Amino acid sequence: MINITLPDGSIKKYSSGSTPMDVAKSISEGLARNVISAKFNGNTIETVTPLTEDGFLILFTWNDTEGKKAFWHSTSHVVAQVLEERYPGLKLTIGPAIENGFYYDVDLGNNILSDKDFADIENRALEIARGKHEYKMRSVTKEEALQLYKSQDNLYKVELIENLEDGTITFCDHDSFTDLCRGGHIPNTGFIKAVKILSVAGAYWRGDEKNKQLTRVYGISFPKQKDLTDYLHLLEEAKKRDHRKLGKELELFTFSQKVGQGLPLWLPKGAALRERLEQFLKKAQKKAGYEMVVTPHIGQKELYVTSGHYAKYGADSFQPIKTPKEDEEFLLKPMNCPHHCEIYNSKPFSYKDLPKRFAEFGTVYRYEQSGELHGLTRVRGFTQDDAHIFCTQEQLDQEFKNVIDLSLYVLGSLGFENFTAQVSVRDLEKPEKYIGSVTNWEKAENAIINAAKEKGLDYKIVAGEAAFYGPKLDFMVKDALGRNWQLGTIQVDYNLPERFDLTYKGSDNELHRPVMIHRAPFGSMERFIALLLEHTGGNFPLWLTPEQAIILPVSEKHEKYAEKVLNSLENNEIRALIDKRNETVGRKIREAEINKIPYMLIVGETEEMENTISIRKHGGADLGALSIKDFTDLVTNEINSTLKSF
RNA sequence: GCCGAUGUAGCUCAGCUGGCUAGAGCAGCUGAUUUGUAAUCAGCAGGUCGUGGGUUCGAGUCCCUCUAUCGGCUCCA
Repeated sequence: MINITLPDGSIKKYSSGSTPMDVAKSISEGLARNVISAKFNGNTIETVTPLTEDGFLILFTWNDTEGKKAFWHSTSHVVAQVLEERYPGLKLTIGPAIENGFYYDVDLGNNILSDKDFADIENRALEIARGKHEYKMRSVTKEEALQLYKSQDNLYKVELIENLEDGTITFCDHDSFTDLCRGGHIPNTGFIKAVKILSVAGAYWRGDEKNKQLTRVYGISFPKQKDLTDYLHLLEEAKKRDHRKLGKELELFTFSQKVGQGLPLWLPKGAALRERLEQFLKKAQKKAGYEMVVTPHIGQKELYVTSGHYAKYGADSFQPIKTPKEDEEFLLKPMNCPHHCEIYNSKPFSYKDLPKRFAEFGTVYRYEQSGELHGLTRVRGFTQDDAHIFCTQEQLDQEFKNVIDLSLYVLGSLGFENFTAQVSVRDLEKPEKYIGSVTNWEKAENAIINAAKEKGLDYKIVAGEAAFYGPKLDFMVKDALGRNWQLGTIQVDYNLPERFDLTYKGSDNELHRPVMIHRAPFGSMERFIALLLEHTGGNFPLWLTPEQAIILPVSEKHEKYAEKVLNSLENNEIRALIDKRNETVGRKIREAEINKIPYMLIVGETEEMENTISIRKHGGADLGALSIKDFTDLVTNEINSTLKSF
């Protein structure tokens, strides 16, 4: 007999060799019907894996993340089977579950797979699924495994197997399909009732650009057809929050093929909104002891050779600007730090002067690969809400924590709640990607981790995500489709002070090296506004939104009164306009709704007589008639409740 | 940069296997209407079908180049 501990803490006895399915059956028939995966002592296993020792067992259904992973991974096997049928000679590589669905990477040889083939693949996959084929794991020796894939000339699998220990290699079979696989499947293919192939993409083998590009097939599957319908509906809804669509509809920004790709053009409403965001941060920064500086958009090439950026990015950047003078070259600035270092160098500082905090809304230009450009989130010209803090080693911790506070204030004020904090550190296996001494890197990484800990951030450490000159603390936010974007960033840098020979006079009358913090709470104005659009669906907080109210006169007769209302609102710094068009009230309301204007103020006969305005809130709520004073109070209160001061 | 897809009026989209002067709705303009909580009515105007080349008697439709966009990969100072 073995003792099995369940998640509720209960311990039950089973005969050795019992399976998770047996355990499920002993609990309830319903659970047995729904259990699709299990974890035993921390290892993902099958529902039919015999248990031969005491341990901790968790049973998973579709409603668990782990259950979904098993479900989707199992579907990837079925899809791979279809691909193998349709493209004889194809080479299988890997097919994992991902956050929403699964993919399978295959080498199709000279064949091409496109979205026209999806329906056929889906249909055949479902046909196979209906066969209720069991997923059966079996152990093989390394020799056997290698032999199989060598005979198929599949060097990808051979490479995978060569990195595995003999004795740990397993295959998974279902129907006529066999794949190298470590496990984690649902009991049989019959659970899969809906399959959707979502897209096809190129993906480099092992994620390395130097390797061959494979064909990646993305898909998702569900235990009910309705779940798929719902999921597709969800995707449709997400598209409505796409910042590219909203930016166009709300007339915030645009792009022009003539101006160039990745170079946003800010329209009047967008520019004004951006300006309000900048003012918001400037105000907080002033309180936090920052000083504004202004630097040019270009700098001599030598500046970036000094900073080390030229060596790292020079070849892949906008190329140097020539001048009539021979041998003179300027670079469009890809970042503000070198300029700020030279500002620091413009006069000597004593330890009593530090920290110095130089801030600038600096527009920078980076030649991003064409395939990388994405709306406002990845562009070639953008404005960083940049600042560089020059401080002593002793001040570093406190300064860093202050920046965390500022970043949290910014995210909080704009309603970002579901962000994650990521500590981006070196990839220890690729030291060639980084500059600077190991000691400084360790100091910097520890400083960041300590600050994150002390500030109680829920952070995760990700290796290989550091900048080449130093580690960072990044605030990540998801867009409408669940893609992660970096917004705010705080970076510790020991390298630029070194390279620019920055110094301060210490109390010991000796010269010392300051530490530098790079930070941008928004990240960039472009990306921040993009994510804000997707999060709010274009319904910005009242203090930020382009028009706060629109006055809708019922007829021409009431325009005079409307003007009077507008005047009062403007005197109270409320952004409003009058819709004087010769249209019905219904039409005016409809368009104000579409334009996402928070308050609609209807003025007609009654209002004019009683000196009131009838308020309709965006979305339909009727707030009834209010005096102008009551309305301005309402607006002021709403703004004050969302916009706390730093 | 790489893989796959897409590009028709300001916007959203029709245009089957190539065949008469390329269509619709919304927006715009003109006129009528003076309107009470999500579209008043009528008329008018608007397109080198992303660009350049090719195939063909004939190309929005087929082929190629370039370009931009979308979904991924790689990259992200």
